[in-house]
Amino acid sequence: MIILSGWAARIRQLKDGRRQIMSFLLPGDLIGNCPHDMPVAVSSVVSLTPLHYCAAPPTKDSRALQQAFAISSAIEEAHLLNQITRLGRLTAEERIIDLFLELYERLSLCGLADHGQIVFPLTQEVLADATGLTQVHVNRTLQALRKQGDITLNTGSLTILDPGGLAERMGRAATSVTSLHLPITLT
Amino acid sequence: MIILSGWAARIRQLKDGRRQIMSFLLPGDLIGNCPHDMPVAVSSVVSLTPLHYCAAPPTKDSRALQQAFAISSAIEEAHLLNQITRLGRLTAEERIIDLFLELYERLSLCGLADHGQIVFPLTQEVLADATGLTQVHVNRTLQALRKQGDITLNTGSLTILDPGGLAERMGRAATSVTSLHLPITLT
DNA sequence: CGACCAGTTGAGCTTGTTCAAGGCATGTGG
DNA sequence: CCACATGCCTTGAACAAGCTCAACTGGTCG
Repeated sequence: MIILSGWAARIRQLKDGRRQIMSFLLPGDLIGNCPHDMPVAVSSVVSLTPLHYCAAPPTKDSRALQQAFAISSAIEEAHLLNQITRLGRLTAEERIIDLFLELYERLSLCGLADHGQIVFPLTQEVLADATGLTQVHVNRTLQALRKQGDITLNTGSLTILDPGGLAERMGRAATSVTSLHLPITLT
Repeated sequence: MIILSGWAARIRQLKDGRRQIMSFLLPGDLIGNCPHDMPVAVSSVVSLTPLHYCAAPPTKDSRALQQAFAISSAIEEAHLLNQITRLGRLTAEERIIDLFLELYERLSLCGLADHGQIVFPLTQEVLADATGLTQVHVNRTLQALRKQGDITLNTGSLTILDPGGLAERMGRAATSVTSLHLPITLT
């Protein structure tokens, strides 16, 4: 499957109700790409907005397509690694900025960003599940970011006022990865 | 490459010196498995003990081997997802227990565990980099676990006193994944 | 012996949590 | 049109988990 529009998330839910979002799935992302015969459900996918998707082309047809899938899953793994360092070693403020920058960069690659601005359908609770924080603390951290003039965020729209400067300030490492262009064109 | 003996870790280092361990590499694990043409360094690998490894057999030879590699990287991804929920939603004590259980289960599959006991070459500092805690807090948490009678840990050897019970107590989810046997035999 | 490395301990502090309440917008049924 | 529910955001105050800094212990190895 390939997502044409809308946002989804890979999520895991603990028995006592705690939830953790592994990664976000944005337009252009592949979902359920499973190159072996023993599928095991290790996380579930939930949609965060109305979603449009279609079946991905069969992989065996062309070598180029296989490459594309392989690269796609490498990028996905890079996102997981980013998420791990976010959760393990960044402060609340850094986690949120870093996540925002990642989402912004990913959407930019699909032409879905405009001067630091993107559509942003996430609630603070979802943000909390992604960053390993509580909803209350996400709220307070967002307020701080607004006060510092780093972002503008109101219903449905996020603006990162100086993406380059922020990325610089954070010493954001993995930017290079996102410059890999997927040779897949959305229809 | 495939690891024959010894431990290694996938690690990322931030500019200001903070470090985060993504995952541990144990005997039987593949390393640098990269099925596409555009390798990008997104984490580095460091050895934690003296290491023995050899070249993995070329993948194109057999369909079964391709399967094996695919399954191996699926398991690796499952480990990353485990790490994400550990860092995002578990407390210090839970993070350490959960990690210990994962290591124990993985070593068990290679026949490297014995009645809840495994060799354990990690320093508390490495443990801190893996769990997103400080070395000092890891120390205190380990003491608590010892006091509660959950583990025995002294130089080079970890014993989990009741692995089943602990796993139960933690509502450990992803156990099923580790029951996938890699059809690779170590030489 | 001295240096070094890993582990241990204490005291004070910061970050983020918990619990609980209230605000504001939207939608819905009477 | 009003009453009421619901979802999301906001706020406050008390609290706890984990951090920082700094010092000390004990083992190992040259």
